[in-house]
Amino acid sequence: MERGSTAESALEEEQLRLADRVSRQDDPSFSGGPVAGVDVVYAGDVAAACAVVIDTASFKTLVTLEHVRECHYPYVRGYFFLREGPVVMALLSQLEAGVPVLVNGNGVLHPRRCGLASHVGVLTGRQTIGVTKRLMLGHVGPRTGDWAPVIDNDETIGAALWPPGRSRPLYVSIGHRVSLPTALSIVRSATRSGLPEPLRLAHLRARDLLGRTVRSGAHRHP
DNA sequence: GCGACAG
DNA sequence: ATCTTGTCGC
Repeated sequence: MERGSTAESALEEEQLRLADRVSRQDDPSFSGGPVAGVDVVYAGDVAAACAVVIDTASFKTLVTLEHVRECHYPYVRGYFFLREGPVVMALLSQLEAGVPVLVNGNGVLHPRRCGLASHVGVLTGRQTIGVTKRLMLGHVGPRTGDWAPVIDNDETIGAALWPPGRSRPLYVSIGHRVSLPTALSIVRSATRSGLPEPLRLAHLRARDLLGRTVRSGAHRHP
């Protein structure tokens, strides 16, 4: 996509429309239980994705879902949905309803308040939370305990969260149908050390899936 | 022009 | 994200 192209502005308008539909309130409230995470890894044009659901009481894996497809969009900052959206949507269509989903990417912590997590949240109607390792936008406000607000233009668009066993913070934001305080407690409840367990496991499983797929040649077109 | 700010 | 060996630290 070229900067200033009509395709880009059309997508920006779409993002603004979707941002209007994002719910930043708890619906329903979180009281423990299962939490899902999705991650995608690539080898050229092949995208391998995995979703893992864990029980936050026992940290045991309840469900693992896999999906492989080709991806022809490059990663463009601010338009992550174009690259990773379709494969994430395919995974979520197989996932049971009612489970909050952690997404590797931002929610409303985005120039148009519509990062990948919010985008797929609105399109699927699911509760989603954005989690990243690097800050895309805004500045980190004063820290209280294990977290600090991320602020852009006087608006709190997310939070920096320092989980146990990790020196650098994670950046958590509302995806859809969740408040920021609840998003933080969901991430905390799914994290033992470092990354949230559903995302860590989804990454491992996706890497494994990609290896199996490339070795078998199953992704090639006859 | 330079630097940076998801994966 | 991905390309890549050994290495420092909790």
